[in-house]
Amino acid sequence: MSKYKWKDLILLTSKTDAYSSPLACLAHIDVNAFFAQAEQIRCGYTKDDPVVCVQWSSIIAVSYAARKYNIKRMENIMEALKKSDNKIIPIHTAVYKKGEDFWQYHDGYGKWNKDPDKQLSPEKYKVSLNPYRREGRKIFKLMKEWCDLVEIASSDEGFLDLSRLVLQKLLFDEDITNFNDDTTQSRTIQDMFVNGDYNLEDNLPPVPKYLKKLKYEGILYAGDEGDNIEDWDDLFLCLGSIIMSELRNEIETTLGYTTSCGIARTKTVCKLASNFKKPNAQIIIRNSKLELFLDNENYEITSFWTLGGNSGKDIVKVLQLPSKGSLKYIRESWPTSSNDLKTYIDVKIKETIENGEPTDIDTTKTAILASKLFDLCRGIWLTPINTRPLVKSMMSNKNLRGNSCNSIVDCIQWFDIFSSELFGRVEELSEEYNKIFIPKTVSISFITNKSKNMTKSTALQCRGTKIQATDISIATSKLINAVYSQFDPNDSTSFFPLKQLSTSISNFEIIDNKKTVIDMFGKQIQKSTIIESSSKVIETNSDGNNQADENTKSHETFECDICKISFNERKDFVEHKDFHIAERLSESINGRSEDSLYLSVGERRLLSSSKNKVIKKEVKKPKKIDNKISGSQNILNFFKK
DNA sequence: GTGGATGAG
DNA sequence: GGCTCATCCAC
Repeated sequence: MSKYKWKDLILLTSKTDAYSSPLACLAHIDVNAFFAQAEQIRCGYTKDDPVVCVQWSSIIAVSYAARKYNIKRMENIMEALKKSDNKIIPIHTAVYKKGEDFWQYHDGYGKWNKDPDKQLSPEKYKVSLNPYRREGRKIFKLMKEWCDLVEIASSDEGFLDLSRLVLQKLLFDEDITNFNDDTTQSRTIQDMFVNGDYNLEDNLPPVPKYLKKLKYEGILYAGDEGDNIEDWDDLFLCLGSIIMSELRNEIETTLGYTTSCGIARTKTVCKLASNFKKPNAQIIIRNSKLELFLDNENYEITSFWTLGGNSGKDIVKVLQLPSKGSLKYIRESWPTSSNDLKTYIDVKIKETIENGEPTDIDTTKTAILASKLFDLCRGIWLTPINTRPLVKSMMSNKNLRGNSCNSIVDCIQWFDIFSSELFGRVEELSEEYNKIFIPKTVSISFITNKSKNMTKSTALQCRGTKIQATDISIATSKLINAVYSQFDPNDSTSFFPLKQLSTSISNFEIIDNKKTVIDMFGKQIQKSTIIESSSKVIETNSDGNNQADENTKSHETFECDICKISFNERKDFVEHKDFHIAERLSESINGRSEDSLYLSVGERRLLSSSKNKVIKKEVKKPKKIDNKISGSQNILNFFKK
């Protein structure tokens, strides 16, 4: 007879509570050296090519092939190249260029490029992690197709609750049910479950012999020669390992990523386990081997999630835990319940405070802490798997160096980048949740030359039914201008150059379902959901305007979405953008004019004295490609006017 | 309401 | 050690 009961098994069917069943089967999956793998795949290298992902002059991710040269995260790329005899392959992250509002890869560019124009200085660029978020989403999409409960822990790690999957596999998978060659087993657990022929408090039948022959996929921690499936918890972990092996295999074959995975009853153990062997491995920790795993692999209380920092150190210090073997120590010192541990904690906190030493432990929550420590060191601390909470805020930030932000125009150029990044991420969210996200608040924060931290926020009014990049951009430009105008004009160095600048949006209004909104507002919304981000590289399509392109290969042009003018050369396009910046700057200082290009239809109507004028502006047609704004129309000239 | 601390990668 | 990002809470 099993030591588990039917209620433990039935609990697995609950998405919200399965984690608390002793039969739960969870997994943590982690993409190996994610950023490096993403670049390796994007650039068409193999897993054996020693790719590293670089940000400015630091290596931020090291592929496993590159680790053979003893390269570590955070190393300087120039030193690493030297150390590896130029064997490693550096690839810089995508970047936004100051003054542009789209990110791009500049492959081959970086600190190591001999051409000074191709070194990607932090003064002119901002790193974009966008490509990694996009890749991460693809991976999670696959996981979610398999598993009904996935917690996205970061852009490359997630927790999965496999409980329903393993139960389903046990009950309905023909590979498993047909595996039964044991005719002496008259009533299978499958029959009993389907017929509801059980009492919740009854113990489960023993695991039938044929199921005990199943093989785990991956590394079974402390696996025996013989009996590795003793009870139902083992069987479920075994089925979970088969599922994860298939899922990871699909991730690798369809997307190219190798992953590491930990399979166990609780999230904390899964997390430790996925880190156990890298790359490209999975490990299963049976409930009967939990303490062995925690002790033999020299984990400490500070190894657990959220206890890796000061709070963990604080606990070790106050409770006077040994620096080695803290888990075993706690387990053996308080073998039966957490009550005595709570009493001990209370005493120790009191002593510590009396000695005049500070502690951050909350004295009102020592019972919870005691129970958490008691369970953690046994590998049975239960935490639910939550789908990711809806975002509360989003920030785009830049640490500025030197004179890279020395004027309001500079600010606006960085703000354009922030806005476009945030806008893109709101769109991604929208896609991920199939909801509409409307930030109601926008705030800027910055550090002045005199190291003064400042923030200013305002309500974000968006024009139209959906947030646009220009909404954020204009609002932030106004904010910085408002603050700047209050500064002492006689002391120009107190403000510029700024040391840091960021935009953040928050206070999201979330509209549940796109369909509902379409119903509410009619077709207009549908249109607005496919409007593309402010201006970006477009492929010319062969419509009437571009007949010349029909014969040749379609080629890149740059279109300004504000006035619909296209450019063949990036240089001209950038110059044209400068013109808009100056124009917007002027507007934020002097107020908008009725013929401003940055107005919505409604605003224009409000400001306009004659309706005809409005219509005239509205129908302004895109001009032909060779109709460029003349090069003289740059910022300086604008101010001369 | 938020600056600063915190934790993670 | 650099840099990025979200959350939380004492002030």
